[in-house]
Amino acid sequence: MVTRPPVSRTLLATTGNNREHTRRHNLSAILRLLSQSGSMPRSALTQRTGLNRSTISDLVSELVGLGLVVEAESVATQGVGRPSLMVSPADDVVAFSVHPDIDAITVGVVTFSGKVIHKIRQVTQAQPAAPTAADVANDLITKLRAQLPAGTRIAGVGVAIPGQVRSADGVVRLAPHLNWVEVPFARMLNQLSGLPVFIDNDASLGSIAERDFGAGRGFKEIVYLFGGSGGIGGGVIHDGQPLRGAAGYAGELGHIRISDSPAEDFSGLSGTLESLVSRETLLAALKLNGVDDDELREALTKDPSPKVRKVAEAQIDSLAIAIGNFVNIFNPEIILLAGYLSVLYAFDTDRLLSRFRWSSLTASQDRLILRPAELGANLLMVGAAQMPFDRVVQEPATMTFILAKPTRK
Amino acid sequence: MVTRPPVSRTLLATTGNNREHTRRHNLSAILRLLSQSGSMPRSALTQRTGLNRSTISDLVSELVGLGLVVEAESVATQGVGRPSLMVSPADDVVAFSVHPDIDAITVGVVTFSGKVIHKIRQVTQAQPAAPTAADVANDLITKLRAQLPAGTRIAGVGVAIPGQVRSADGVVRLAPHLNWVEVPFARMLNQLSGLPVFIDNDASLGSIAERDFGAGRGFKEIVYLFGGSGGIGGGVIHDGQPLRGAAGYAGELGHIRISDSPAEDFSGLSGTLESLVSRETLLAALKLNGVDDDELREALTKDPSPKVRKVAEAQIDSLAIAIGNFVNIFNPEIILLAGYLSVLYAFDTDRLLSRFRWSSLTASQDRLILRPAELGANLLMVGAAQMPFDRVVQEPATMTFILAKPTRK
DNA sequence: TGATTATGTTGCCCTACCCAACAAATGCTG
DNA sequence: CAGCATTTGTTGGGTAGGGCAACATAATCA
Repeated sequence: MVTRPPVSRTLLATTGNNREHTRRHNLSAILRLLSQSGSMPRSALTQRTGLNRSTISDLVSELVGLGLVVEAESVATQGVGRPSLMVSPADDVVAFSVHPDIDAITVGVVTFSGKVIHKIRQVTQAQPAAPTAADVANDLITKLRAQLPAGTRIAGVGVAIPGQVRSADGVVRLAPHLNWVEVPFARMLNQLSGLPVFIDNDASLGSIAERDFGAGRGFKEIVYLFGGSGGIGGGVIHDGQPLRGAAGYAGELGHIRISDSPAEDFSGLSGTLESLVSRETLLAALKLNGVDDDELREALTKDPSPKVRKVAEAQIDSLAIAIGNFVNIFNPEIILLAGYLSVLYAFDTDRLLSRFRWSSLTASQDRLILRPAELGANLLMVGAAQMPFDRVVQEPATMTFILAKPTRK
Repeated sequence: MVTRPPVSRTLLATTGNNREHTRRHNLSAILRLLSQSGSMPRSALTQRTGLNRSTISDLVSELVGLGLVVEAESVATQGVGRPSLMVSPADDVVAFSVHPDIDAITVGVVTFSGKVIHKIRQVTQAQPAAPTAADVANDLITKLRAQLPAGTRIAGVGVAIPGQVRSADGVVRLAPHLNWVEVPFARMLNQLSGLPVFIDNDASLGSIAERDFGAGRGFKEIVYLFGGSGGIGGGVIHDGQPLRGAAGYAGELGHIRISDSPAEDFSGLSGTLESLVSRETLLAALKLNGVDDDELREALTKDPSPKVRKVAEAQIDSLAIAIGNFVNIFNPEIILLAGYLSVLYAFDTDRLLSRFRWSSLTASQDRLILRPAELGANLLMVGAAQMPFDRVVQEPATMTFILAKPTRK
């Protein structure tokens, strides 16, 4: 089964609700709260959902019956009154995350509560062909699957792609970094693994991970910008939900044109944010190679020759213009800069802030927060796993899992 | 009472649903269908909502009891079987629309079914101060109110502002065109009229009107661009809902920076879409003054001297870049060009299309529709009225109306 | 140790939707 | 034109699921 990322949670406003909708909605609400918070006492569920104590009791016991959550007595008591029962997501429900990059494929195992419990990174030849990548990914999944305890249930596989993904069928339309064009990667990996495969753009998944587990917690209007060696990607959260657009390509924030400059980006567009703010250019100015973002940050603060400083400042100025545009367009509560962009942010925060203030409307800057993203290496693992888990959350009663190991009779 | 535009219809996904939610949701679903389609047979309601015949019967009779809809026997029969009863929105529920412009204030009366039944345009001095504008608007409302038949119920007043409006309290943060800064217009007009007042940006309301009654019908991902004498405004519909952002300022699409050009727009930002695509500039090149868009379109096609053509083409090229950016950002199904921008579109559609294709990612262009908006003079009247009507739709059972004329005892 | 407080549990109620059977109103066909 | 098929409105009963109130339980506090 090849499955697309879950559609918008909001039922069409013109569709009717019935009792079953209500029940499913309430079960989902509880699971959503739990998967984001790790675990909560029942009393908190009562407060957050606004439902009656007895209703929560009923709903939770249904979820316990489904094996999706576990109840335990509270350890730490927090006040007078009978202590509330602690409800936690089941830790034997997991998803695999896959991230194909330019010269390596990473596969991880993520629990329903958002913890990465295993991770393997397998180096490949540069720009592996899609079938090769699918093979490698499947091998890694098989290997990790063998290590899981019997009884572990698998929700599915989530794949983060550095490129554009059509959400309807999981086809990678274009991933310039990987040199993939029109690759039905979800179907390929599904046929190999036999697991449901979900797939989406890496930056979109990053924004979701930051919303649920990182610097975006509690915000409903988020603009997320990620700079990597493959360019600049973006993810937008609006009203708490990812902005997908008609076919899933929304959020290509790196490809917006902000200048008349003829410099071109990976996709052949000129004057774009991605063409003006480039990790490679800065590395070249620094005469560095193969460093990670931490090393780059250090190199930059240690030895900012006038020439290097000029390059970095020009990039900061371009970034500021783009951020100004996004503020005018989205009026977000918070803007998160990840990867290479957080290096630029740290290098001269004041310059970035002041330049940005010149290029957006003042009203939209009210209470705007601009800060680096929080999640590091496991960002994409967590983000990609949210796709299969989202299906669990949305249809807890009818969801079927695949066992990590076949049951014996 | 001063009221903000309705918040997102999607209940927080972590809030519980109960019976009352379900009922309200279903009543809303029916009203929403009716207010968009004018009227529908009961059988269509059954199909569209997915609810049972008997449930629809029950819901409709509750709405009839509330005086929000009317049932009548179908006139035209459309096939075998017992003819279905026609359900229509009540025509004695109305809202006032107010549109303050640079030298005139327009007030209209709009029925729940979306028809503009009265409209007055009162010329004022240029850039009237806000209290003056509120006075004039209130006078016009009083005049129109006197003409309404007794028993007419008023849902409220919707105001369309050419500027940024804070949705939390209806304060106009900045309307450069009117020279208003930090004006609590909703409160002012509420105190004068005694009616609930809703207020929002004009282009956002335009996008909503086009979605419900114009070229955007049936689409869920819409980018709307409006060019007027006061610059360029934008409205974005995502997943069927307007993009508001943190405080309501989202969608300032005219102020995005796409060029290094030093030309400035009304808000003092340089190189923005609005600074490069300007009705005034083209009028100056044509040596025209005080013409409307139709006359401008005609003048342009009739006599395109090389000089004029060059100006228009430069503007088209800039517009194409901006559209490319919006396609990359939003991946919309449809882009609607309204006002002056539809003149540019008509002038050289091919140029606009081909230039635009160079400046966005190919995947995002799949099945993209670019076309002029449909609604003309009544656009803002209809759009603004949707704000008070939205409240009716959202809480049909508890909504209270104000009678056009006080009842005698 | 008893009072207070907060939470879990249980049985009952009520509402809103579904369903099935029937009635009504139309078109089609012989 | 009568009878049949088809679709829709109507009615009465069924049911699921959330609310409620009373009671039980387990903690803090005086």
